[in-house]
Amino acid sequence: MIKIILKDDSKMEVQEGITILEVAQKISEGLARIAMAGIVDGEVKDLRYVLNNDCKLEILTFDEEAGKKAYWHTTSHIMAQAVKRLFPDAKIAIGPAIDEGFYYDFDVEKPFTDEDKANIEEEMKKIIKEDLPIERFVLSKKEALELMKDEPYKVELIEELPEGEEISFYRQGDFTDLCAGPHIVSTGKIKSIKILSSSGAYWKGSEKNKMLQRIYGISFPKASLLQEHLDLLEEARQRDHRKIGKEQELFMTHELVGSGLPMYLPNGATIRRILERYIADKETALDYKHVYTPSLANVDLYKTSGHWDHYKDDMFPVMKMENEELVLRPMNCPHHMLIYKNKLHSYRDLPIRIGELAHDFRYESSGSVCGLERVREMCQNDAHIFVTPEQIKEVFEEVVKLILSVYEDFGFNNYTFRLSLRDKNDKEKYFDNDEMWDNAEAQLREILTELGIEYYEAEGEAAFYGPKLDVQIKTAIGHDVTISTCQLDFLLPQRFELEYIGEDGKAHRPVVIHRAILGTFDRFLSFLIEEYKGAFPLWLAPTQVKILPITDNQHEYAHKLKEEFMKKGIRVEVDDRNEKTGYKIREAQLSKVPYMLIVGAKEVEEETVSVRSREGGDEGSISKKVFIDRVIEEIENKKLS
RNA sequence: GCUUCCAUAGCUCAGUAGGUAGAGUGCAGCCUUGGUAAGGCUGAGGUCACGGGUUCAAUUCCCGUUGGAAGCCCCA
Repeated sequence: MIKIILKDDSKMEVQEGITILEVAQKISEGLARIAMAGIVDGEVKDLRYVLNNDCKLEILTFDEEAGKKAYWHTTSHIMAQAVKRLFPDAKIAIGPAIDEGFYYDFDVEKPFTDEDKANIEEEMKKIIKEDLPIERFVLSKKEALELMKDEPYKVELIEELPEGEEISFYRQGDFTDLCAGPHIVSTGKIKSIKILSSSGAYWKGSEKNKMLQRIYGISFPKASLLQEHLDLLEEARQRDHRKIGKEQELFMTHELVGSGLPMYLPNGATIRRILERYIADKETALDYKHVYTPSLANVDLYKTSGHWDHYKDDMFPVMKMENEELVLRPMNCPHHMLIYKNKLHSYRDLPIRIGELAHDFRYESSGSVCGLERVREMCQNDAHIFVTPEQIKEVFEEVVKLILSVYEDFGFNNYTFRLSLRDKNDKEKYFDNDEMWDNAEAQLREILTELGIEYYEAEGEAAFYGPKLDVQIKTAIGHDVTISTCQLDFLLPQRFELEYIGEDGKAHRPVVIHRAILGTFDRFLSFLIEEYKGAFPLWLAPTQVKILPITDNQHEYAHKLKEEFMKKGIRVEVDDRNEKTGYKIREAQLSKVPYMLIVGAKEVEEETVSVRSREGGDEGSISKKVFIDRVIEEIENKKLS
């Protein structure tokens, strides 16, 4: 027998195994704030979670977003309840469900220790065992303020709510929380919980506010699901680019060089060079013209561009020289504006595509630098495209297609398009000209719709000069970061008084499209490492072929092969150490070399190689020519493994 | 930058309740010449991140600096 709690807090009972339609009927009659159900073969097996506040029928499983959120949100209340029991002086702030789990923020005297967290987890388990029913009730604003008078953060939240509306609360035993819901029926429905971590977090996400203590946790209806989740987290840690970067000698850092300043080792540098050539060639084929511009610039350049006002906190401090002030550039847009301005352009010349692999410097806060993902000196795959207003659409489309074709070459699937818009209320951060912004944003939406690209919108993520289309990915450790970006800019052409001569013989102002396909080579490599888990496809692998002679007698042959391969542009190494073949194979396999060539007396005799591939294992002996042709063909086609 | 935590051999980590340290792996030498995921022996390697303080004595306790981790803030 399963109880369903109705909106008036009465309960109805249904038999396990009734059909969805029957449940729907009962619910619609009773206007329940229902329900989450386990459904097997069309029959309701377990109505586990009360969900909906506004009387709509929804039958969900834990796999569905809303069900998870309700489950985790309820667990966050249990955590708050546990904290209040153990730390009666703690003030509670907010405790939402997030993409993976939940957190709750507390204002406490001292940050939580590991021991505290263990105790909280134990107390949570007790609360679950108590199987407290969760009840919803509503109050007027006045009553709500009275009820929460000892919780200053709740008072602040209640005061922000509109006058005259009912304010909902949820109560479970000795704990009541201001909450819009939804929640599940009782604490006993939570099965497996785990406190994951804790850290400081600013109240309302503003560094101007007090730092509270946030505890993250997660819960599942089955212990095996929790274990699966923890295994996934562990798997993600295994492909962290910082870990693989060290193991495969891709890059290193040194405290004498400084934080956020990685050094590329030969293996990482090889991959980076391939990426540079790859994208530059692709751009050249689209009529991009590449330039070199200096990393140091007079600070007046950025005052002219407007960057100085919006960006100076993120720049390294000014270097005062004899009678000029120099800065390390945080971006190279202004340089490209000046290159455009170097001569007079006709509308016939447009679009003009100026590209550069440009080193830029940003003073990232010490807490946010991360391997190759966030660095203080980066190399951008940057370009600025100067277009007439009429060309915006076609050029934007060209850029989006380039992005998609590049992603196809790399075999990427897990990315999303984000339309990054300004925060209309933030006149500080964004260039203040509503008409320009509205126009640019409308144009971008139109283009995206026309291209049939799925995207989501994010306010407050634009550049100071205009809206952008960003490609977002999730890193191994869950950071949401931008890889590619394409931005529409009406401001810099104005700042630099850019012009072209139109068909009418008069001067017109071009529009600038900023774009970075690989974003920065640094972040892109960090993404590649995690995407491939260190097993780079052949065309990117630092060592493509490793030759493993079985005994000393094959060293000469092995080295001759190496030379031959090198002449063909294949990246090859010989492992001529005094070790057994099995040992060498194991090591080469663990270092993710795409091809191993085992050569013994037989191969020397027959001028063949015994091929072992990373994915396929032992493939037997073939002539060296056949192997070389195959490798070259796979490199040229950028074969993905 | 903020909150918390961390720093021991090239790497991954033990350890010292305050008396200057160990394993595995890697590296070097020797034996072994072995056919598709770890052969054996021997050896070298550490100012226990750096700078102060407390102490008879600090790698260990305290403070600071640098670097690192998680999250917050911020961003390619």
